[in-house]
Amino acid sequence: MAESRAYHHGDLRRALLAAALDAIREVGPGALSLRDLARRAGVSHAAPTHHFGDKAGLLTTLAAQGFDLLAQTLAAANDDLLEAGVAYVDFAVTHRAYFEVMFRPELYRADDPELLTARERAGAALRSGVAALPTGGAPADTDRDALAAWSIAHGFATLWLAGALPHRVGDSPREAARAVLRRLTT
Amino acid sequence: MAESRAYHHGDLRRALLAAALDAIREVGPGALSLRDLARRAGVSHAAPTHHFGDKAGLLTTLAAQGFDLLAQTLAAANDDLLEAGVAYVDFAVTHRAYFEVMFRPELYRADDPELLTARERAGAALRSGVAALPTGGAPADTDRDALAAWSIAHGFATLWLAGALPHRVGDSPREAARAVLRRLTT
DNA sequence: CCTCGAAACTTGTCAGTGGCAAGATTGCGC
DNA sequence: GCGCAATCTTGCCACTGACAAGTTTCGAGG
Repeated sequence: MAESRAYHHGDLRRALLAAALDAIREVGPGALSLRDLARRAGVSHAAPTHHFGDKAGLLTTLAAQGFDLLAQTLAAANDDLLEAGVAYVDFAVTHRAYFEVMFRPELYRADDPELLTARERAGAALRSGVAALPTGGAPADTDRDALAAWSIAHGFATLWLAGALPHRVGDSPREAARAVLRRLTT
Repeated sequence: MAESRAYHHGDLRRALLAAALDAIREVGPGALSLRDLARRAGVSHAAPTHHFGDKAGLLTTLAAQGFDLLAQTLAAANDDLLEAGVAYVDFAVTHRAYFEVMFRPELYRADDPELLTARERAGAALRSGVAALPTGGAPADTDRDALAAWSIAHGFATLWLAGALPHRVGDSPREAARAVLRRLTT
């Protein structure tokens, strides 16, 4: 794996981010420990500081990467609002670690420029899906419709991740989400 | 105020819960510190242990209280799904501290019996609102409709609390929520 | 009214954490 | 091959949650 040489790890920044994703999947973003990440990467406890400043710095990077990844995911479901919603939920489940960080702004620096642009990219991808919706003659309110679509997808994803949904929903987030999202798009 | 006598605070349990709600509003449930609560209540750092065992114990109590409060709130919007949704969002904003704990099961004991019954009470209140919906002749799928309604209300509330919504949504969660929720109920 | 057991609270301690400071090591531009 | 900056380490401090053991108070039963 080309790891573990003394001093100058070589790719510590990336290794720490990967370790962070693992750790977040295991214990959640709130219980993330920088020292644990350092141990996982085989470096001293203060090594992460040099690359990210502090914990919020590391999580800011993860959140920005997450928003970028989400933007790509949404763009792939080009202009099909239902599929975009399904993709949103699928993203939350598949990339749970990213998702859980992204919507916990108290854990990172929400005013970080890179993060803001990534966030805006994701928002634009969402709105473009809504704008393409057939309005059936009635005048559309894209802002409101986008907000409704975002809300229902985000709510479903959040409830799913929190384990708040009853068992009878099934174990396929994509299928369950599709059934629920259809209530909005038709 | 009947506070601050030596030993035998008299109402420490309640005082700690109140302090916890304050603290959560200030720093979030993740950053809650038992020792800080003890300081706020004017007792020693180990006093909370006696009443709640550990931090998860205290948060379990808060979560259960929160679900009870939510159940009452939803029941008050009797069988009007739109109003129930608005009430849900309003609850999240008004009782932010409760709401933020309730949907962070990793912070408390999700298998606590009292909590489970309170949670079920809230779920029943929600479904009753959905069951009362006029179906317009079509056969209803109450489970799916309830899930859709819950998702959109929960998603909007969560996004609002996370500060993820654009400014143009306005500053009244009730009005903004009503506009969005109408997209589902009509 | 008094006693004594249990409940309520305190003091002390330990391991773990984040963050800072100061030092050691290494690679890289010149 | 020299020096300097980037990278990483060691050491430290304050804070936290949890536990153990001791102290004070309450209140039930005599």
